[in-house]
Amino acid sequence: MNASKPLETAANQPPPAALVSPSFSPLYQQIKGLVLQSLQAGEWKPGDLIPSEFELAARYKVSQGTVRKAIDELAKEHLLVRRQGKGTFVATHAEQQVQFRFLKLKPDNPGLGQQGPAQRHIIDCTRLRAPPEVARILSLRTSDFVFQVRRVLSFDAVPTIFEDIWLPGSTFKGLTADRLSQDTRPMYAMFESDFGIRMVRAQERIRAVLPSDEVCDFLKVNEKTPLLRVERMSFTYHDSPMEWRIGIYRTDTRHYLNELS
Amino acid sequence: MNASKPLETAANQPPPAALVSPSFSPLYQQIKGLVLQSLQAGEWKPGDLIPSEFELAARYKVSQGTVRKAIDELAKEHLLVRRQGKGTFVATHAEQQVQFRFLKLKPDNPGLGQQGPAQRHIIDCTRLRAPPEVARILSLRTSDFVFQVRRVLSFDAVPTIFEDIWLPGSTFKGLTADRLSQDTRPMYAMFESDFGIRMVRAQERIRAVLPSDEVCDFLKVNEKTPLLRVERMSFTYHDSPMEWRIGIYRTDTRHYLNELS
DNA sequence: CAGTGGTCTAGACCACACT
DNA sequence: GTGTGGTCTAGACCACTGC
Repeated sequence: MNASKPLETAANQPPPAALVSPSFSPLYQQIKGLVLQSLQAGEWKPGDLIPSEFELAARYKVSQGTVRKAIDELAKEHLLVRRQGKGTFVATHAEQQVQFRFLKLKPDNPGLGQQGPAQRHIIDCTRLRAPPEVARILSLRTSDFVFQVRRVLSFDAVPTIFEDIWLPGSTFKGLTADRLSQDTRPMYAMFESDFGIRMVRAQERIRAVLPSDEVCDFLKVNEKTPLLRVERMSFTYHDSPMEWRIGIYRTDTRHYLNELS
Repeated sequence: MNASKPLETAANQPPPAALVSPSFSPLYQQIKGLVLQSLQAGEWKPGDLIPSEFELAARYKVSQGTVRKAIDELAKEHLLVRRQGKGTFVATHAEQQVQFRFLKLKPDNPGLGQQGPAQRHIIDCTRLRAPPEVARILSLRTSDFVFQVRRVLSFDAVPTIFEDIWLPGSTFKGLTADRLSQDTRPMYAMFESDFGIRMVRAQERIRAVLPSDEVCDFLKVNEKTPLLRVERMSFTYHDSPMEWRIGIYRTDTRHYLNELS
């Protein structure tokens, strides 16, 4: 069986006509797409148990092995989490295990100051029309509203990270400084439960900079202290840009750790 | 069949006795280990075609699917490269495609200054006894010799990266500044062909720093220019540390790019 | 055309978690 | 024990490469 087989799904989706010869899409990729659709549509929410491999195989009229390969890929992309004996779950940023998946700043000496939860201080949360640069980056119009959140993260009471975060106003309706301050969970965990937005992938561009006066103040450093400027684009399902974030990191007792393979 | 089945290999390796119950190693992991051994032993060298999946299945007395899964993992770790219709090859740093796999500094504007081959200038290449820190990091004794290579990389004639590289003397016997200068290939490609060392994995720790006088001179920047300090540990097969490298990067027209997933 | 990797299936059995 | 994911097998067929 190949791509020319009409995939009779629960939703009875006709296959794209152009799949026959020039572009060829393996069955498991098509299954992967369907599972992704269900994830995006919220049929299964972060933390949920999804149907077993055999159930999905029956639903999509393919063998269990094919479903397995689709789920394998989604698990490697951290969209799903497999647990032997229990089932397969929708990944979430709320788990202790993956709490800081996107935060690569690690203590130089892991023995002492723990990677424990940082203290968070929200500076402000403003709703405004998207500045041109923000609009371009988030694929919005300049007439659209956005939220700008600024905050400081401290480790062991040392202010270490200043962040300037931009979010689309339409999907984060109702976001306020109060809500951000009072919620004790990681920010991305709140995004999942309160706004149905799950950050799936991100890209960081890093440079060395000197601090602005404002940053000097927030991080308690002088204007000659070199700092890391980490610009992060975060994406949700289907590579939709959902967040733009500028982080300014102190690196005197911590460093940005990256694994190359 | 499980881990208790003695794996009768070409080399007739007895299985570790402790594999029976407490630790359980799937067959394909054992196959992966055997293939890795062959890679490390140099039975197949970088660029070589390795035996087909069916041949390996016959050699190791397992099914093709099991070999396939082992090779799948090695391919995902970039140790092997699969080419449909041709076969599976030992990965190499000499290919155009993966030339700069470990260099994450990208131009801000990819349209103009190409990611083309950087101009390289070797400052010096010295053989000396390992300083304590270097010895510790490379798992050597302070009585062991090491090579220290210093060089500058320029893009479009702009000096951009200063590197201070430390290598174990015993495995890089005969390394000289001349050889490094005259070889036009990437450094890691030369390591493969001339010293049989393939860098497989690396880890980078990044901070922001101000330049030393020496670096000011090499990179033509003033002492107030913030720079990226990228400390890289490179490993060969079986996670043996093989290189310690301090890179100082200018980030005024380029940035360090990192994908998070 | 033959040979290689890539996909898909069906069925068996193992390891793990829960009840 | 039952149900889940995890491993392994054997065989079929497809897609790509090069002779």
